[in-house]
Amino acid sequence: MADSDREGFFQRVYNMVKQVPEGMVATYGQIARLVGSPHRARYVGFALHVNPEPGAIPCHRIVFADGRLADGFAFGGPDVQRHLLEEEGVSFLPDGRVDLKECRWPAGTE
DNA sequence: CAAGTGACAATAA
DNA sequence: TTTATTGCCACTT
Repeated sequence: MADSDREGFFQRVYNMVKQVPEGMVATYGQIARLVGSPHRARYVGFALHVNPEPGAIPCHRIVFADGRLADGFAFGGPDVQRHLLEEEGVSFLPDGRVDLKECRWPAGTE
């Protein structure tokens, strides 16, 4: 496994996203920060865009820093993504945003 | 080798 | 408050 993270920044992002439990969401910036650099947020999303392991990589659990869903992609529409998150138990605000204050995965200590 | 690109984030107006 | 612009850094061509 140590060899796996040598594949690149992408593999590292995938590894993080896979660790996100159901019913929780992580932000691009948060993932970027966890992998070691807070400024690679753009590339975090790009990693999911490649999505080499569909099903194993819950892209729908990754949202904007505001809790907003991806506006231009969202594998079918933010509408679908919201549905998937609700299915997992993620809370949503009336604004259409994820309840980051409750469902944010890197909950403080991590 | 150099330039371009990209599911964002933060700051300015 | 929302919209526009800039910066960021790995990866592609």
